[in-house]
This record gives sequence, C-alpha cells and structure tokens, in this order.
Amino acid sequence: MSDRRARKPPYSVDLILLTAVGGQLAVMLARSSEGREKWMLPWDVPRAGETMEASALRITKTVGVGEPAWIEQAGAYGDAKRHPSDSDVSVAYAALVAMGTQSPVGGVYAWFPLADVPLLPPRQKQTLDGAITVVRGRMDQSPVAFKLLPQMFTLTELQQMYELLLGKRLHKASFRRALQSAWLVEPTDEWRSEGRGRPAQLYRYSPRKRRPAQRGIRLDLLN
Amino acid sequence: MSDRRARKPPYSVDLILLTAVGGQLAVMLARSSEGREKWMLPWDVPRAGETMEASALRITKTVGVGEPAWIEQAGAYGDAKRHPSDSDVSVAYAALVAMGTQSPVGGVYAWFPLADVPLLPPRQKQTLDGAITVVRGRMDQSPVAFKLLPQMFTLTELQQMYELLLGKRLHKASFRRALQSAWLVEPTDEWRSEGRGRPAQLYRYSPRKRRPAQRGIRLDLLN
DNA sequence: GACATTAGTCACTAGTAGTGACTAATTCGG
DNA sequence: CCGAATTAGTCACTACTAGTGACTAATGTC
Repeated sequence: MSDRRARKPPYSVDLILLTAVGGQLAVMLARSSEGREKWMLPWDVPRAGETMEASALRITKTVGVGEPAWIEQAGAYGDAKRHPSDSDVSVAYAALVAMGTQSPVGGVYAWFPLADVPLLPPRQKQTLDGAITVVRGRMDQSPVAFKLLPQMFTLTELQQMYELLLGKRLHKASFRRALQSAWLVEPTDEWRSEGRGRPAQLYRYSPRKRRPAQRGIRLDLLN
Repeated sequence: MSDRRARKPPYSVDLILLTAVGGQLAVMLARSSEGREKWMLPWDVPRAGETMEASALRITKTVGVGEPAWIEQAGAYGDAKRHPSDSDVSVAYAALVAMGTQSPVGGVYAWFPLADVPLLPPRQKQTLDGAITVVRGRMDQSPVAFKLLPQMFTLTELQQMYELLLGKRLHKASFRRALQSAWLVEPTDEWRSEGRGRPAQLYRYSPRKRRPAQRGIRLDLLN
C-alpha cells in the first residue's frame, strides 16, 4: 500500500491471509490509515517487473508473517465499486500460515475470526468470500489442512482442522483409516501430554508417492 | 480486439471457449490479423462500466456462438511476457458451448482440437492450459459435462463425455448407477436410432434437490 | 486406588463400486 | 424371413470402503 497517492496503477494485489485461531478460521486485516477503526485486506500495487505472485509474497513479508505455507491465486475482481487502490482490477491471492503465527506489526495488522470480520470495502468483502470458497474447495486436491497446522501435530488436532474446514464432525476411526490409506503422515517418536488423558503421538506431514487411486465417479455432490 | 492500437488498456479479458468435436475437447481460436496463419485466443479490453464477465460474454457474441452454456473465471495472468494487448494483466474466462455449435464467422474463428492447437502467444498458452485444468477440476461440483452436450442426449453420449473429460474409460453399469443415485437426469419419451443396434432413450439434464449426501473423506487423491 | 479424560484400535455392519453376463431392440446380409 | 451383428439397458454377484460403537491404553485428579 506504498504509493496509494500515485497515478492510477495497472492493477492491485489483495492478500487473503488465513490461519486458525481458537477453532475458527481467521483472516489478517490491516488497519486503514483513514478512519481509526476501519480495516481492510492487505494489498499493494505491483512493482516494475514483479510477477503477481511475487507481489503477493512481498505483502506477506510486509505483514510480518514471513513466507506463507501455501499460496494460490483466488480470482480477479473488477466489478464492485470501491477498492482502496484506484485500480480497475484486483487480483486476489489466498495464503495460509500455521496456527499460532503472530504478526510482529501488532498495531497495524490483526487476525479476525471470520465471524467477527468488520465491514470491508465492497470489493474486498466479495474477494474474501471468494477466497474462503477457493480454500475450502482445494481441500481435496491440496494439503490445505496441514498448512494450517504446525510442523508436528497430533491426529486429533488434524481431525479438528478438517472438521473446521469441512464444517462438520468426523468419526475418529473413519478419519484415521482414511488417513492411513492415503499415506499422508508419518509418526514421530515424540508424544505430547495435554494435561489430563493419555498423551498423543505427534505426526508430521510426509506424503508418499502412491497409486493413482481415485476410484469412483462422484456424480453426487453435484446437484 | 477492437481498439488494439489505443493507449494501454487497464486489463484484457481472454476467452477460452471450449466444446467437444469428434471425441476431443476443442478450443475456439481467432485468426490473427497480423501473420496469416497465426492464431490466438479471442480477447478484448473492457468497455467503460462493463464488468469483467460482461466483457467475456460480449466476446462470445463477437465470436458468434451466442450465450455460452457455462462460464467461469479461470484466473488472471500477468507474469508472462507478450500478450496481443499491451495490458499488464489478462483475466481469463472459460466458457462451454454444446457440441455441434459452429461459429458463423468462419474465416476468422475456428475450433482446434486440443491436440492440434497451434503456437500461441506465450501468456495465452499458459492461460489455455490453466483453463482446461479449471474446467476438469469443476467436474465434481458443476454439471460441466452436460453443458457440452445438446439439451437431449443418450446416456451413452453422456458417458462418453465423462470419459473424455476424465481421460479414462468408465464401466457402463457403474456409471448409470451413479447417475441414478445423483438424480441428475430425467428420461424423455423420445428415442434415437443410430443406425444399427437398439435405439437409445433420450434424456435431459434436470437436477433434483436432494439430501446433502457427500459422504466420505477424500484424503486419497491428495498426494 | 477408583474415576474421569483423552488417545488409539478393533470388529461388525451397511452401503457403494467393480464386474461380467444377461436380455432387448434394432440393422444388415443372405 | 431369419440369423448374426450391434448397440442399449439391466441384473446379480463380488470386493471393497465407510459408518459405527465399543473396546483397550495411558495419563491426571481426587
């Protein structure tokens, strides 16, 4: 958001930076320099010779969370009325960082659970909703859930992350069976005791090359 | 592609118009006014006050195929070097029309089976590949296959369309069982005799509201 | 040491997909 | 006219996969 007073930029890049906070998806917002309690998605205009994704990554650095664990373009928006930049089109990038990541630039950037997101500039509200949809839709093809977790995690934490993203409860035994046949995780020899109850073994994400399984024709879930 | 000599436009809209021709996916290309045998994706720059999707739909009209059966944004591209327009960013729209649709503007526009696509401007090649991926990926969530078929079709035709999009053979009985439990088609009382063999009943796409089925956790197909 | 709590596994059941073979309705060649 | 070839449509059996509740294991709490 460096040269907001410069002449009309060719396009802008909006960053939808997501993490998990207290069992909720949360998005990083930036305090607007205009109104005191106005917030917006972090954004900027590209620098000369910079690719769009490079711009998005640069914004994550500005925000102070470093390299995101996952990033993907999440659409271009040009129809809604007002965007903080004066550009005709904004390219959205959705990015994920592990839960627990804090922005060092505390007064300016803050996580907002999705339920508590304040009013955003019109185009950005649409952009945010679209990015959430993209991330949720990528779950089947991309290890999205793992990118929201720290490097080592318990299977219960992983299951809760899936439940959060899917918006429904999963059965423990079914979840673990599916996980096992997908060869996605590998146990470590560390355990974590979370107060009461039996300690849980820690796992790490470690996908193995496998048969190109994919059986079934998923005509359901269409409709 | 109207004002290609005007001053630098804010962005351009590329259209990836797809159909099925002879058991192959095919894309509509436009003959370049420069070199004789140079082809490119149909594109244009937006008019004042026009939304991006409206621009894309206007391009389909220019091409002469009318309203597409399906259209969806398929990414924004800005990093590759040359695009016919001078814009910094191109927004891609993937659109489908029923097989058999011909463009009345014959000398300028033509279908190219994906295997025979000629060399395109660098950014457009990338755009095309991305759009194909988007369409294939939407199959589970959107009735993509139906949009490539005429309003009435035989179940064998529908199965062949799925086989084309999935790139693999399907078993007849399994396919029909899946189709039945998805409540997506409805039989008409018409039949079509295709030369030899028993005539096939014609069906139409007619999705019914259903239980939010979606069982299973698809952790496979990740990897 | 009994109990609550959480992790991890098992075995049974129900449902879904893969498969080949079967019947049905037509054209084609004699 | 009749039988073979061809394509549509269905069935029944098998194999696998997911849903489920109950079980064992290991810890903290009283």
